[in-house]
Amino acid sequence: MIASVIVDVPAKQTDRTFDYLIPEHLESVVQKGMRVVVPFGPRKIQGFVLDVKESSSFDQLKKIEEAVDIVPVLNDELLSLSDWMTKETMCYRISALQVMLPAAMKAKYDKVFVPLTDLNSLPAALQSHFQRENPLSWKTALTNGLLKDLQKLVSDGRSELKYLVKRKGTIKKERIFKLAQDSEAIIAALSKNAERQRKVIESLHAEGGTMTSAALQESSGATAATLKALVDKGYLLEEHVEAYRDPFEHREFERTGHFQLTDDQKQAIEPILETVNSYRQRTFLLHGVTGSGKTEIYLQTIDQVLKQGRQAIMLVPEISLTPQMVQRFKGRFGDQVAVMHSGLSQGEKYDEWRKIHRGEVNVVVGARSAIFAPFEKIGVIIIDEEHETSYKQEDAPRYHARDVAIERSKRHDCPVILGSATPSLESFARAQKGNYELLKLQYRMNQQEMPDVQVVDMREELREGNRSMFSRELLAKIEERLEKKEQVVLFLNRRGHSSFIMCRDCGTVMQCPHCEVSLTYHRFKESMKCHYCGHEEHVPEICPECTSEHIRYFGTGTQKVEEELVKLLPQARTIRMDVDTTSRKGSHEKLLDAFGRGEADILLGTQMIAKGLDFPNITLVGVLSADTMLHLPDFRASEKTFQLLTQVSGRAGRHEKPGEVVIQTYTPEHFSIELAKSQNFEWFYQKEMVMRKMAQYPPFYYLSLITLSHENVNKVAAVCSEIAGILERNLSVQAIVLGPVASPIARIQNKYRYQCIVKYKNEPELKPLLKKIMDQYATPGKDAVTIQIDVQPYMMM
DNA sequence: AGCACGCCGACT
DNA sequence: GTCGGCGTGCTC
Repeated sequence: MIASVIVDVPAKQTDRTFDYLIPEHLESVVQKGMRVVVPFGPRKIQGFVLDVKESSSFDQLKKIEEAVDIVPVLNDELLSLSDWMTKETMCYRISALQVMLPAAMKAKYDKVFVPLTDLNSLPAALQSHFQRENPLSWKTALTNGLLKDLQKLVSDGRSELKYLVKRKGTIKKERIFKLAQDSEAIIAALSKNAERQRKVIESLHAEGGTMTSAALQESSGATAATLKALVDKGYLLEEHVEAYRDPFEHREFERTGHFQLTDDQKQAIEPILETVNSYRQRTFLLHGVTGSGKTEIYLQTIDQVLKQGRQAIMLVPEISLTPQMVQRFKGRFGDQVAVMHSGLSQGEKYDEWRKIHRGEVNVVVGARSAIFAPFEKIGVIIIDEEHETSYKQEDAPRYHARDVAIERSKRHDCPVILGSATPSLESFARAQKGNYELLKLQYRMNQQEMPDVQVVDMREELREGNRSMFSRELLAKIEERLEKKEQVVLFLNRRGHSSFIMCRDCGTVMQCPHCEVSLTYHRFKESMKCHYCGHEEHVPEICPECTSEHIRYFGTGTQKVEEELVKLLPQARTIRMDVDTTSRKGSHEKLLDAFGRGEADILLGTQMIAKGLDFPNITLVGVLSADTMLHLPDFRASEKTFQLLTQVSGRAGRHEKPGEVVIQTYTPEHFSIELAKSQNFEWFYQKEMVMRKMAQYPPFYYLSLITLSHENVNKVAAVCSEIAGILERNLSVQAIVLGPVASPIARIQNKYRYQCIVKYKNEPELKPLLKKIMDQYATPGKDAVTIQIDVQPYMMM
């Protein structure tokens, strides 16, 4: 039998299957969807079996080296989905396959030198190295300058270069102990003063005869030595079993039941349940204001799906995968839920994946990549906060989880629910056209009022001499809450201008020497860092341009706001949440918990606090500068601003106490700020659609972005205009080609970047044309420009 | 992506 | 005459 294998080499020339003989001892093992190790040229690499067949048109087949899996890791549906994704996003097949599995399952490679002769016959230098490390890794050989000598050994047959495929995903093993005999018999046999040992036996007996090593030691107070003594005497049996790393160990989830749905909710859930019950594909857009109870609709839909013996995928944006959200799902569905998000370690993610793969759970709650959960019978796919841009993967394969969800739902005959208080224009337009079915939740639960939103014009503040980043109004309201012992959330949108460093005399902004971006200030090291290439240097004492000593940090980082808060309101207890304070695992949760317990009055943070946060005592939300993202070079700037302001405002007054929101801005007249104030999505939608139509942007036009990069500016520019020419000539007159222009970030890691944007409505020839362009320009060569194509881009930097 | 093969310049 | 630079092409 012969296997068609996609090898682990993301390159144009290897983007096809290679055939391998299945050796006899693996005939009954190897199936499609499994990973195998195959010889490829002189090395050994991992690959995915796409097909098993009788014959091959190639007649010098090599044999599969070994099988990595004993059951397929990708089922037929996921294999065909990877094919779809390869075509849709124009990525390599291997990238599409790889992205479906947790990172821990990606192979690692190593090369080692194995001596084939007596070590004593080797030169002294090599001898000593081999004595320290045998086999000797390529890496140590390289760092110690031994490569030349070793390669000589290889060529005269005294050593061999071996290629290894290593697995990262380790399965956690746990030691368990069992009673080997009846507990009373053992106790009788123990010597009278073996107090510890007797306790061990009693503990085990009380727990039914089997316990993990950790639990046994804890309950009996025994040490590993005691246990070993008992094993040696034959009273205990020691075994190793597979175990899961449990990220929620030691946490109790209170089980909760259904809530009674409001009339509004009942009306919305009915068509969804009808679709679930009739096993049909349909996409719903659930548009519900913040606090209208979308989650309860998700939960009851999932419940119905589980009753049918099917499974559910629920996607939430990375940043809102909060403990509160997990709590709600674990509370309702208990250990039927797997959770997948970036806060987990590689091993933990692997364990969660295995639970799904083995069918031990029926619900997965996770970020973008959870859309590839290896379920067999999906009954519903839910995408919460549908408008979030984190559902689009920014590197290859550049897929959008929403598109993948719809594609999977077609293969499973099940509904997709897209939920949001502020749907993306694309989705809402599709709902208007009838491609999606629009469901509305117009009322907040418990008849809460929408929070009262005030917009403060910061220009006015400045004119009246207030140079602080807090308007007098906001400050007064914060003080009021402090008095009443209520809580405040302050939101700072730092994107756009993070804290850059500038000379106040000549205006020079410190820039990365390799990238066309300004460096950001990191206080703990007194250093400046580049976001894009990682370049780091000390903050200069004097300006490199004019030697002035007046160097200042600009932009309002959360740290700066915190410092000002301390000055203005020394009595307030503040928790700051940003990348600096939440980078450690679990710290996000700890900070939120602390705030929930009322250990602080003010929660100050960036993006990450915009969502999910739901504490009863929050009665004031302040947005310090609403317009920082409004001026980004992005046609979605207004949409993002509106969404963000609406989301943030929704954090206030979700419970009995009424909420208030203060939005500070320098452009109060901008419609996305005005309409966020009244939380009027539909008006915003109408207005923004007019703008998009005029500017010929989505949802009226589709976009494709082609980005080229190379060290030589002239060369990128030339190739880019060549490509623009090809596009112009081959597309219909309705298509619009923008560019070539320099990318908004014109240089990254010393490579200049140019781009072209194609706007189009119906261009069946575009995909094949882009594919051709890819093939032509992705041809490797010393001086080749790098080409990148993003179909339906979200980031155009 | 690696890696081998092969063709030209700078040395023993 | 050989060593080694990197451009070219192949990997079942």
